[in-house]
Amino acid sequence: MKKRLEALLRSTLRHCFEQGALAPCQVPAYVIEVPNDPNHGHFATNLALTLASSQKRPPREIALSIVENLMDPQGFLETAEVAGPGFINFRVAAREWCRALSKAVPLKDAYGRSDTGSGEHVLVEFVSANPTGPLHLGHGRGAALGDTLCRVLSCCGYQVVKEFYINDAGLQITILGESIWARFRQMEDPGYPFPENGYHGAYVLDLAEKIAAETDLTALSEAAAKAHCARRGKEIMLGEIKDDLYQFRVPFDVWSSESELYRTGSLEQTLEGVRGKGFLYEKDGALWIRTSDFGDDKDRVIRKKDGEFTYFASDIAYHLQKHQRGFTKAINIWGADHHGYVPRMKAALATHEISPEWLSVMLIQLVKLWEDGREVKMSKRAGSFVTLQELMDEVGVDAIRFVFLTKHHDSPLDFDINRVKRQDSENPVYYVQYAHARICSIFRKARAAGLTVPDELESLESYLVLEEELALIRMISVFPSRLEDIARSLEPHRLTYYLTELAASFHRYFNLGTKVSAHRIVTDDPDLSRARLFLAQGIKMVIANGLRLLGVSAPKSM
RNA sequence: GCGCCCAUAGCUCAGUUGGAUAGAGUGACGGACUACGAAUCCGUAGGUCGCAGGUUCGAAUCCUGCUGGGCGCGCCA
Repeated sequence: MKKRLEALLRSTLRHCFEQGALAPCQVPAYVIEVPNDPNHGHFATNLALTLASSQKRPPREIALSIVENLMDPQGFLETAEVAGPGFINFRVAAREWCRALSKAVPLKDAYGRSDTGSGEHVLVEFVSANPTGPLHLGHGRGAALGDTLCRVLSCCGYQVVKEFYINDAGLQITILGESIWARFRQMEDPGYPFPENGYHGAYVLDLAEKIAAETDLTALSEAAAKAHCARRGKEIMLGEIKDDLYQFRVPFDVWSSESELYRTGSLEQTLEGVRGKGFLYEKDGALWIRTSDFGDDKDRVIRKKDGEFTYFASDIAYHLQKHQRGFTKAINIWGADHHGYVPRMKAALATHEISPEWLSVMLIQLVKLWEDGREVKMSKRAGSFVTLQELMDEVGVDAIRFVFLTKHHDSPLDFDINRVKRQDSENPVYYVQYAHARICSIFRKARAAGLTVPDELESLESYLVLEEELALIRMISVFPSRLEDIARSLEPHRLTYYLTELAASFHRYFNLGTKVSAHRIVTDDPDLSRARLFLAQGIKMVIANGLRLLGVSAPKSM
């Protein structure tokens, strides 16, 4: 719809220039938007305001010229009025809205798809938790955000790869092994010392029991036993992480491993590439990279005095490889506490002439958990945290995923477990799901009354005439462009707001029928009922498609 | 000390990327089912968009400075 209006305005401007109604000029950037006040019509444009300076005429006068010369031979528009300081407000003919609905509904699951991202090949890396413990709430937020973003991107025609980077090399895994070993020894000798920086969670004891049951650790040297605990502990934890994510409906395409970068030698190889460009140097017995040449505060160590590579080294290698793999864009979802790493990562990429735009880092703020009116402090090291698994058992995947996307990712999120657990209107997910279930229920009623729910229907304009009905159609029709906005802005939370608004409009519409029986969807008039059922079909379709993108179920009854 | 992020109704947060009279949810109060699902709807109340300047036709949105909060500044990951 907006695109048709845009084309109409283009030809109108051309006409104005030819007729001399406006002085020929470069058309400045202007916007066509959906006003938030319905009195301002279906669409509004600031075109005349932006033309004012180059035309050297008052904006309202320009707007009037445009309206008078409108090129609308087919009667697409019902009204076009100059308003305020020079806005032009448009109302599109009801017939056009009804046609849009007729075209949308037969698309079913495909409604919302577009090709705006065609040609783009995007790698989205998210969660990427260390396999040293179970996933917790913060990981869940990243998983919900990343997965929904990927679903929306795919829907908009982007080619997307979902990737999990496993930090399975280095010190943390060693500490995990030592922690498991210590718990194992403590079974016999309660006084056996626990490592200073060890993992204190109860799951470490479970790991110790499990590993001891499958392998006789006492037959190994202490060093070998610790190494075994580290390797097996990592495997088991990774398995649990994968299970959790599967249950959370977050299927990854690629599991990328840090230790593989070491094993295959590709880390060294990639760093040689950086060296070849002249951005590495030795100082104080360590190897440094000149990130300060590209806006970082200072240079960074990538190989320590003791010969070990830093975490940053493998991260550089990993990201350069992402680029080599041919992606046109990379998106990382990181905890906000890592924001300091963004400049250095971009600087490292810049050593290979990779634009900072190529990598988008989405920083997610912390999740604060509240239970019984108190904040539950979480610490992985201290072993006190609520796992994603526990939360899924208690609350359910639908509610968790939805709630995680009710706020901008850059805004801290308070997760009130008592509230999310409640299966009532306190919980926003049920509001949307209920609208879907309610429509399904109406369909059952309609079929029982001998009516069919049409999948295709035209000539709706003589039946769908209520302001509420046209508002619903308009809301349905913006769904594809709303998804495009989300893909462009990387802000999936807009989807929950959109769906909540759509559900609200439907509930409001439904309630008209409780006052005036003529406004019910199923009425005595079969033709009218069919048209209204068709509209309901469209609403149901958009809710179902939207919820699918959120990874939330669309129940037929509740 | 330096850097990034945030500040909007009592509370939790949106705000279409610079548009018109700033909106939802929740809490408070008052209403609507013998009729398609009341997990719903309608109404009332609630605001100096942290403060002060600046940019322009126009600012919650962009720039500067302040105040208050979160996070980060390691040869840890």
